[in-house]
Amino acid sequence: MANIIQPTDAELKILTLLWRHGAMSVRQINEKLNNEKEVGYTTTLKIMQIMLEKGLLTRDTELKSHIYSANIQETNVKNKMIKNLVNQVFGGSRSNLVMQVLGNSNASLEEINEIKEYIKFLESNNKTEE
Amino acid sequence: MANIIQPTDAELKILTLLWRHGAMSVRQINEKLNNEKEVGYTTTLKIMQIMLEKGLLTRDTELKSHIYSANIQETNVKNKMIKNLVNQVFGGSRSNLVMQVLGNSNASLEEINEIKEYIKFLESNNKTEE
DNA sequence: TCTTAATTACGAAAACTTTCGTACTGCACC
DNA sequence: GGTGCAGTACGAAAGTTTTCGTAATTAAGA
Repeated sequence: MANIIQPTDAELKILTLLWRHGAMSVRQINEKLNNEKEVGYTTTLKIMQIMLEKGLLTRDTELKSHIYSANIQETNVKNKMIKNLVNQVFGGSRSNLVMQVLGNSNASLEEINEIKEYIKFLESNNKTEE
Repeated sequence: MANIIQPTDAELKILTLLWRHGAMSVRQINEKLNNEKEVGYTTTLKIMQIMLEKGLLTRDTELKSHIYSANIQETNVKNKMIKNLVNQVFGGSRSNLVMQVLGNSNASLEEINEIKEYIKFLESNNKTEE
């Protein structure tokens, strides 16, 4: 299994857009980024070129305007980030993280119910697999 | 409520040691850091001086060797980090984060049970409060 | 008091990320 | 073919964090 690189903040924003909306040109990415905060076009271009070098993106250079795609799985990156957080401040315990999340900032009933449902689902799956 | 600063990686490691073991000198912190990865003594000192400036630490200068303490609550920092992660990659949904945590890397039965217990506890508390 | 050892203070280099200016390229249109 | 426009390539500046060298300070012991 390839070692997942932890993307930088700027990289993560770009990856998120590509995961959500699919392949895009630098221009398109830049426009979406600018909805949140103004960023120069060449800044976005540069970051994406670096990401290409690192293997985080691939691109199609058929057209004049190159089309970039994420080359790293959303799930893998998220898991890596969770793992880092858990190791950094929850002593490696995932349930500690979960309890901290649920414990404060008044988790809503809806959220709790959603999680309960999900646990039920997990449990029914486990039974059949083991 | 004061705005919690997101500590840098190096700062977080130091805070974690202080939370876990209580007040310590730079020398002691540095030794513990070196269990993981070699870091120069003055590097640790410098980081801790910066943290003092930022208000992340306090110190007692009675003795020649100053004794530092965390000046920021563990819970607050953790919550801030969770909030950042949720906003960055889980579209602001805490339950998405939780489900991702539970969903992979084979959450153990123990972990799941622990979380179920905790949810029960939360629910019994909510009922009395609302 | 002098020397030594441990510590603190501080500036600056190194490393990493983000930002942007400028030059270059290719293409469409006149 | 020349001009303008949109895009890419690339180096370097700016910003941030981490690292460390060196000087100043303090305390203890000879």
